[in-house]
Amino acid sequence: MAALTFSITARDAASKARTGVLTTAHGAIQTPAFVPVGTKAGVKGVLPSALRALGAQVVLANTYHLYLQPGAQVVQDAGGLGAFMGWQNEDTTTGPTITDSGGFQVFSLGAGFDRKVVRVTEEEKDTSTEGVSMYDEDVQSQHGQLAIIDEEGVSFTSHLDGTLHRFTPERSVELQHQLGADIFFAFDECTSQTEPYEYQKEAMYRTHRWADRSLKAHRQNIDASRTQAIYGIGQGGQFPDLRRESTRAIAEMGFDGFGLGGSFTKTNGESMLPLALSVLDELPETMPVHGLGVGEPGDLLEAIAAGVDTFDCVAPTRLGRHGTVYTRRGPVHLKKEQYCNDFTPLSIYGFTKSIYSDAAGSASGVEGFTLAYVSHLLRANEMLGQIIASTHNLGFIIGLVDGARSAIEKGTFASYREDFVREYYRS
RNA sequence: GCGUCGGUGGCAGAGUGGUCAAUUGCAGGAGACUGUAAAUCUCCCGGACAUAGUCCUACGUAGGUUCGAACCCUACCCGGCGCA
Repeated sequence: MAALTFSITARDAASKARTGVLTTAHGAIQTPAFVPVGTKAGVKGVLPSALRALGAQVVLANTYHLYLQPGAQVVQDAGGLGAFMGWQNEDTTTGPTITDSGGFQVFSLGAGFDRKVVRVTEEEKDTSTEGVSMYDEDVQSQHGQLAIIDEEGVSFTSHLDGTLHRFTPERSVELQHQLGADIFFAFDECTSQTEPYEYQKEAMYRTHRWADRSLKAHRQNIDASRTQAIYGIGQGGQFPDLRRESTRAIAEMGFDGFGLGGSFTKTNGESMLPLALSVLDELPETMPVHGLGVGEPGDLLEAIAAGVDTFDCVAPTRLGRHGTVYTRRGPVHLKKEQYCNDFTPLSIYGFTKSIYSDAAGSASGVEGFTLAYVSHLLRANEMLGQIIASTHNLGFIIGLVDGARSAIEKGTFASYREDFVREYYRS
């Protein structure tokens, strides 16, 4: 039996949205599904039991972080990522997990800014030429780290202790085998949307070569291939021809699924998500698609309409920790003065009904708190405030995606999306 | 009562003749956050015009010295500590 099967169970008439079942070695995932991010094998501020209660079916962790701490061996010795973090299905068997390859860190560790970094002395600065970037002083003072990319892989210094490390596609796959997630990603280079065409092209081809090497490394491990599935990641940045070429190239390699790569954060108000979605017709229809880092509510619905099946994003927990909660009427920053005395229940703010079910709300323990109370906790720096906000946000996003799934099944996806977007982005 | 140290913006606490409307932290206000180096980051935070800039009032109170004082001198008020 294949490590992963995907069967489409319903299709939307007016869009490419579909529902399906992803069957992994640790259980089934009803799609579309939102995947909470627990980078270091822990979703920040939210217990697995609460995630489960909110309807989460699978969680995602990161290879780079777990490799540095506590080490992939520890996770393997624990019985794999799901067992290590106590992530369980309803029947208490270990649940499905995903790992990211560490490719995003190539971008976030500073490579996106300092691709061609060289250290230069004061005198050399004057004679340096274009194409050789200065070491970015802001990045240096903030992080003191850098990553350098070459054809074989990426060298980087640990953000924990400054030690030098190296990832190659083969190494990333090996580590992900040790981590043991049901689905993992090929090692890629995530680029910034601001990169020029030539660089995007160069990085894209390198990512394709790395994808090929990742896939080969995986197939060479027979045991792992039987239980773990690998997704290839398409890149191409903000350029239509590259994006299309990348999607096609990855599609032809024979991966178990496709990861929509890149950084979809808005740059100058522009997101390249629509473009990335527009070329998904290059994929076999039955190939499951994962939206990496797609989590903005409108983006989720847009991606679902384009046929994307799973998503992960740090936004719900990060925003929650930072004091912002999702509501049907848009995000609300609870630390604002105006919420100090607002005793509306958080879960139904501005509405008579929560986006997540009463059962999910009460089982996760997040229902019933007022804006004023959570606002106070956040202001007082009580961790419970962050816990409640993070849990609520995850419930909101999972509920939004679950709602889309039901709507697709019922044939009401178009109005579901329209209604939500109208309210959420009303201003 | 005597001695001594100290009184600075909401709080804590720098500054000790001009470069001070006054470093910094906290608190407060606003904003950001999309495969988590993020319980983080950015901006504002005496007043008035409300950006820049300009002006005004400010470093316990009242005087004084000086071209110029949060900073030096005198008195007073208040607080900590020590001795009675």
